[in-house]
Amino acid sequence: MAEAPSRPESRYGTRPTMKDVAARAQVGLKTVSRVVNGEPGVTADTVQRVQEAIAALGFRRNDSARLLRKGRTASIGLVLEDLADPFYGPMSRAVEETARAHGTLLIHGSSAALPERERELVLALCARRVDGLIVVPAGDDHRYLEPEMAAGLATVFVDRPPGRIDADAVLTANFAGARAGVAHLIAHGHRRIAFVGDRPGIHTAAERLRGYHAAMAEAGLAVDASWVALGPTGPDRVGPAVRALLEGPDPVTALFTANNRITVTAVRVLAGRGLPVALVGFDDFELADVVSPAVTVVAQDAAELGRAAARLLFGRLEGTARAPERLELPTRLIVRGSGETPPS
Amino acid sequence: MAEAPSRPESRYGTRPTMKDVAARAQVGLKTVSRVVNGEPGVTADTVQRVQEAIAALGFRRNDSARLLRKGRTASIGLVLEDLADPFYGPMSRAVEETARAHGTLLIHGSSAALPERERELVLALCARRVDGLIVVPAGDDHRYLEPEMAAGLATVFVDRPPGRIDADAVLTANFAGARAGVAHLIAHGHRRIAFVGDRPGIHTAAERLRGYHAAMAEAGLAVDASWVALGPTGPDRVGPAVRALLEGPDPVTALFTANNRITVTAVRVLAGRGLPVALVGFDDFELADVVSPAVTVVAQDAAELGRAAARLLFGRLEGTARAPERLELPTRLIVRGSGETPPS
DNA sequence: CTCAGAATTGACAACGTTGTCCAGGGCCTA
DNA sequence: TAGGCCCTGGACAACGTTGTCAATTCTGAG
Repeated sequence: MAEAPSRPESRYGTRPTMKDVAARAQVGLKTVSRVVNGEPGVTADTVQRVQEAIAALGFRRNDSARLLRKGRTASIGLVLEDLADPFYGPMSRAVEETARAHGTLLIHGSSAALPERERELVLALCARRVDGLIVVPAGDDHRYLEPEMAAGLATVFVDRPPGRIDADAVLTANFAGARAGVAHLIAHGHRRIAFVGDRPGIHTAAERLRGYHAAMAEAGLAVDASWVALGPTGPDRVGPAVRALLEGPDPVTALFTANNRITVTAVRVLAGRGLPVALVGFDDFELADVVSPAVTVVAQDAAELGRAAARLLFGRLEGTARAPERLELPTRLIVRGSGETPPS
Repeated sequence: MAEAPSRPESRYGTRPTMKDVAARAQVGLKTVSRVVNGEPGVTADTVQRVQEAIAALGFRRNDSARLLRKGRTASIGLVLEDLADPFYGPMSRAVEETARAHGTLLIHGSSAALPERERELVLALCARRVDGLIVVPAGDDHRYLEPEMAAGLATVFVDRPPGRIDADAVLTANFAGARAGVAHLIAHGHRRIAFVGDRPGIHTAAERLRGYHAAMAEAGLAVDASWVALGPTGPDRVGPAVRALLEGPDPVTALFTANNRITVTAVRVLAGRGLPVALVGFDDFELADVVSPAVTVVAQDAAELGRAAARLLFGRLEGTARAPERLELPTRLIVRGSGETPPS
């Protein structure tokens, strides 16, 4: 009876291993390892023999095995809501850039804003033993990460704070930014200002709404409940909501739209109407300067959000333990025209 | 002398292993493995003991080790130019979605359009033994992948064909799309039509240019060399180039812009001028319908590009060997106004 | 020519998991 | 009660690499 070696069916045919190289070069396994890693203590002659064998066999070191032995994976995980959202592009890019500088690969996952999927993805990444994790939270309870972090997993939350655990976080000054944006509208004479925002369960949405209320209160303006429209950010909801705000018996004269998707839908609706309505949006977006009127926005720096998070993460990976840190990045009001339209 | 075990400094503290769980549950190592993987042949009693130990220690299976043993990594690599480019967002998203459906993680890398970096990234992914690879090529010589593919690495190229090797590819009908776009301008009475494009070394750019020439030739129109402006797609180059086309003694009456970045810059330039100039752009972009006039575009479906590539990749991973395939996805002319402006 | 010391090399275990296979115990049947 | 079978559980090797350490060879000085 022939013996049946326990080689499981492999994805990648049969790739040569160091053992194969060693056999071919008539050399010990460890010597091959030394050559591959450029370690000293191998004669030029041996190096050449090994390198010839490597070339002949088309050997490439298996980093998965290597990193298992080394006890780290040289990879970090990034979990966000949706890669297709233009807000996350520059953020991912910045994280990736920093990772690259640290010789680290980036594993990517989109939660589609579903807490369950966020959890699933994060735990899958933990199982892979990523060295660190950057998360844009979808859920509001991250206690499931406690054992992982206790075991040494570095984690940084971005854009929204972690829920029910203490951890590093990099946030935008949502409250202050929204307040400034609304105050800008007030300064240009508006009194009846609507707030079109995301579901209030989302931290950023709640903070921006708080900023709106603060600005109104500071100006001594009462807020009519009908001026605040919260809900999903798809055009299906936002389009009708904006139209309703403008078509009532006593319409608002200005809109504060609380994120880029909402702003873009509002711009579409406004473009289809004659009357000029003032508009300030949270988040900058491409072509904000080209539509007419150009859109005044409270801009946040998505790339800097990613860079800061990555910096924090690698700091934690390289340094010693320290207390969780919370960074808040300022926003920038970009005046372009739509926010300076006087009330009609 | 105390013995010094060869435990390398680990990234993640000391996480419990199956061995630890086995010790605590007073059970063999393999039994723990069976419980963790839900394999049959373990009494309910033993299962419970093991599960208690798992919970008590906060054990989580190390998938890196698992996959090393299994001979696959359940991950695929995606290398593209720049995650921050809005064109790649939907594409990545589609790839990720498909990967998710196959229980596979996505490792991401941006080449920044540098062939050297593409190679570096791709080879790093090969060293990790990703099961498959989706590449938007930056370079034009991919022979370095030959040994990898011979060893069984599934590879699919997207958006641009591979260079000097034979492999799966999913492309857009660049030639046909550009020809249709330019023909559209010709049908609306234009004779002096400029082409503003990317560096001609890039396959998509060359194909679109070829489409432009074909449409002009089919209409019996001669092309003045000064109408063709090729180069980097940054605003620094494109802005002046567009202005030059419109300000000569004998200016063009229409522009065909060969990708989204160029189109957006052109829109900016045109927005700053009185004269209406016809414009058709390759690639759709957000707010193309809102700027004025709304921009007529030759749209390609980035998400479908990603989906098709992922489908091809997983087909290859699951199926038997087959000859490399080349898919070409059609474009769609979206008429919005800017392309129907008559010549002035 | 001999021997110390340095340089080179390789055998072996370990990283954390899974596949193979065998041992032991319980149960049923004859 | 003996024999056979099934069920459960565990020992061991293997995945492909690196760390440790001992064995071997080489060098040069005395």
